[in-house]
Amino acid sequence: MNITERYARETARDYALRMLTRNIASLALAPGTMLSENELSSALGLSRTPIREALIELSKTRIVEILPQRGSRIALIDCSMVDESRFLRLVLEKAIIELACEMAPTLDFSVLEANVKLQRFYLENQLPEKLMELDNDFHREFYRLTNRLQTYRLQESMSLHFDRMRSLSQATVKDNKIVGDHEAILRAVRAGNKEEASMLVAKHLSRYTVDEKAIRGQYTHYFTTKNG
Amino acid sequence: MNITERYARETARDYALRMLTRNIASLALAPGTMLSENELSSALGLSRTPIREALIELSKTRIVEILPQRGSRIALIDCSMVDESRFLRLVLEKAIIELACEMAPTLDFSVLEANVKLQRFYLENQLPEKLMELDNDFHREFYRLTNRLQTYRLQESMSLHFDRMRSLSQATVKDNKIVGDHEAILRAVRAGNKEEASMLVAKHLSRYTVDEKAIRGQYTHYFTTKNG
DNA sequence: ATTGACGCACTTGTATGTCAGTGATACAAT
DNA sequence: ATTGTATCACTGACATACAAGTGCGTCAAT
Repeated sequence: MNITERYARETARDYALRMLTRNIASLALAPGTMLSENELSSALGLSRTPIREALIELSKTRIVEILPQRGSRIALIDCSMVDESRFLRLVLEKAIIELACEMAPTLDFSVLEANVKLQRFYLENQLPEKLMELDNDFHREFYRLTNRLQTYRLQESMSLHFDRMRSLSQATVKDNKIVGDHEAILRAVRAGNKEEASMLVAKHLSRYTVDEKAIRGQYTHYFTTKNG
Repeated sequence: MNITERYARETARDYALRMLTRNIASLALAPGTMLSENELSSALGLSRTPIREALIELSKTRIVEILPQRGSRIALIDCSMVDESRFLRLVLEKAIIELACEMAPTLDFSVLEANVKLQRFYLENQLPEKLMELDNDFHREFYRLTNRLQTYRLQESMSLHFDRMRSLSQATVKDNKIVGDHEAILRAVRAGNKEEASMLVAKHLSRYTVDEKAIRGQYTHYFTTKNG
């Protein structure tokens, strides 16, 4: 498990959650790994209380399983959960984009304009980690503009399921297409063109698709056997 | 605050959550009410730990505000949150129904068939609380059939915001129309008629609309002043 | 070799203790 | 009257202590 420093004024719970989330997404905590509140406590230098609260939160989205009196573990990858997180993202993102189209005349797109300009810059200057951050910011900004940040958080809470698949696939998305997508989406929304924007979002998100079958064949032990 | 018995084998945390949720929805815990882990502990006969965990969960959806070192309180009604919970439900329910239409040939509708029959029965025999339960079951069943139960839980977690508005409006929905809606929706889904089903769902959910302006005027002190 | 009782080491669930931050209040200084 | 300040009661954040359930290994009985 990969542990970094706690931020200033970060609560113990947030810190625990941040560490767990990162390590689950990167697979440093592999699917199926047994955890224990005690182990994690000493590993992170906290007491059981904030660890426990973080685990409870992660168990809400079924990325962690808490087995009473037996232990906790990183859930095996459940393809139906991966599907569901992708479904949730696609459905919500389309709805938000369409809403943004309707509200376009009243919205301030300056943050988004600046964002895509920076994306273009970091694309040309090859800073993929910065680019990924801007990618996330870009999408979240639409939720913010349409006053649907809570919806964003719910969607985000399920994203770990898909993130793990991405980590396994070592997918190197064609970043140049990503930035182009973003620019096109922003243009369509500004123009209030619902159908176009919605279609572009669907196309954009489809770029993140991974070859589930292949991955599943290669990492059988990371997957649940129940359902597909 | 209205307190009932703890179920057998119900964990302290689930019990606390159940009591809090019910009392928030019914407004027995009015918007703006200050809580404290200590008070709730003695009121429910539990220690602070499970209370705290329940409050943390409720704070995730912003129905409870935890103010560090100051106290917790039932959030005032925030119209933007009410909007968002309604938005979330409409968007997701439409997507689920459309998905169900696509999957219709492979689905087993027997549970839904039995459900609507019972609804008709309880409608004629005037048992509104039974009817409400069946109403919830009806909608959840579509999530279950399409393998999207996690999505249902996320949507449900936001529903308290809208539930409080309904409690304030003392809305007596025309139950006969509700049951008719359900029957029509089920028919459309079985026929795989996406557009029809989607439209019916939208119409159905619109029946639960409340007169926000009027309620807000009558219960000013229950509402936040920030944004509308 | 098989089976079943039992203890032990470990887990999470719950209870309680400790601490630092907050804001209301009383009161002194002006 | 106003303002600065010290105090104090209370809070949630976090740490620790205790309880109770689980399952595995041991080992005796057969």
